[in-house]
Amino acid sequence: MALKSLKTERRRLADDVYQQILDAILASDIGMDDQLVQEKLAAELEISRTPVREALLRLEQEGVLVTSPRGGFMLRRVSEDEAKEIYETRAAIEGQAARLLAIKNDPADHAHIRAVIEREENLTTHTVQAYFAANRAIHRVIVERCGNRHLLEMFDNIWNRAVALHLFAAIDEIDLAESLGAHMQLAQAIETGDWRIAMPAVFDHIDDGFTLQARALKARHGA
Amino acid sequence: MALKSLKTERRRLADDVYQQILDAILASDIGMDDQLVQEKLAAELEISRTPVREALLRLEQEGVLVTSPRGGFMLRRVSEDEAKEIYETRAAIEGQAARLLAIKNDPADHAHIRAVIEREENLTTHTVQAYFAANRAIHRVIVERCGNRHLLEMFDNIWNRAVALHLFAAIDEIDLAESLGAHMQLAQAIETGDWRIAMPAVFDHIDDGFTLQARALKARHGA
DNA sequence: TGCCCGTATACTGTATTCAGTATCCATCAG
DNA sequence: CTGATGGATACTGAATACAGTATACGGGCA
Repeated sequence: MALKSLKTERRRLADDVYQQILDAILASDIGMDDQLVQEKLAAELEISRTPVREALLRLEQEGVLVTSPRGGFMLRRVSEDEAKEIYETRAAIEGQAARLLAIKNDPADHAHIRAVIEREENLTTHTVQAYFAANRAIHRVIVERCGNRHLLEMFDNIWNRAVALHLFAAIDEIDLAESLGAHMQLAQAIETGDWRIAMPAVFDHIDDGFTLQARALKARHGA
Repeated sequence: MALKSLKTERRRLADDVYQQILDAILASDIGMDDQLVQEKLAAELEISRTPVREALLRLEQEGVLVTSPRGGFMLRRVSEDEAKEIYETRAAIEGQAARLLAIKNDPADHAHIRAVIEREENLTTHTVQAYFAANRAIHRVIVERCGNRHLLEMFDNIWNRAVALHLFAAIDEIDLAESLGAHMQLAQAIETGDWRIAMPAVFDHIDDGFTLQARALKARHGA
């Protein structure tokens, strides 16, 4: 007996729809003014409305979409205040992850994180999306490595909101490149093994990110 | 024209079901070994299966329920490791809330929080459930007052998981009473206006809570 | 011309129906 | 007596059908 268990873990169509919508938002296939109608999406995907509805509801529950007054769902617009809140929440999650990592102080973690940073910092394509993916990967690996699944779930949750809000789309490419290089300092802070150093390092880093963000939002608003 | 807008914000049956199930779990009407079957619940509530399904799916997505191998949903069982993870996640959220409050340093917040602590610490009924409600109320007001809605959502999310896992049911009543009195120190730490004091205070407090929890889990496991 | 009202339309929420799949049990062969 | 096998059962996921409600538009009246 050497057969692979191909347990097809209970496919649920709604999950695919969920992911596709999220991807479409990230790729800007779904813009700020588009309204998502259950019937239309169902037709497009050639499935029934039920799983589409489930996915939309979930995205609404997660704060990505809102119900439009004239029917359908739309991307939720975000004020600068709310952007700040999202960054604060990220700081909560990622700061704690850094703290836990510092306390664990496991060289294997350090090496892994460094490796990911080095890999992701070498972008081949210099688009905003590429930057975003790299940045996310780096931040995610920190939370992943701290070994707390609940924390990781929260991380994905809050980042999905940020993505959907197109929070990053407005930032200038030059700022991005500059910002991407700052991650190794984070790794160093974690490697001190002192959470009183690691945690504030994350706070500061995310704060810098927010400053960029706020500037971008203002610029766009001014335009 | 002075008519109150009684806009009945789009009732959704699934939301009611969601809340009812959660309440039933908290009240131990739904126990560890019960399996929740869509059809049965729908019959009980005298509605169709669709909204029931939606509620169950949402509870699964939030980590409260799992699909049972022999069909239906069940409460998710939690290992001690996972209990630790939940407490760590709480620390992330509530620690950040305390930090933000310390930085804001608004006397109105301080007064409000003190008031809630004083009110909730005076339990009239000394059941485990009463303790739980009071404890939750106190912790929640801290997050509420920091003014970050996303953080508050995360708070509710993680506490719902804990509730559903009956994480608190096992703790001894005596420990609870002792633990409940410790909250005013938290308020004091926040009122220093120094987040380097407020945040660790929360960490320690939650750590103490986990110690109680771990002891209770062990005792139960031993029994 | 501007406002109000009725009707049409569009979209959602809920119910019902259909189909597939995994588990459990009873029966039969070794 | 044990283990496999076939079928019944139970439950879910998806599709379809139904009904209600809010918005938008166009016509009538001041």
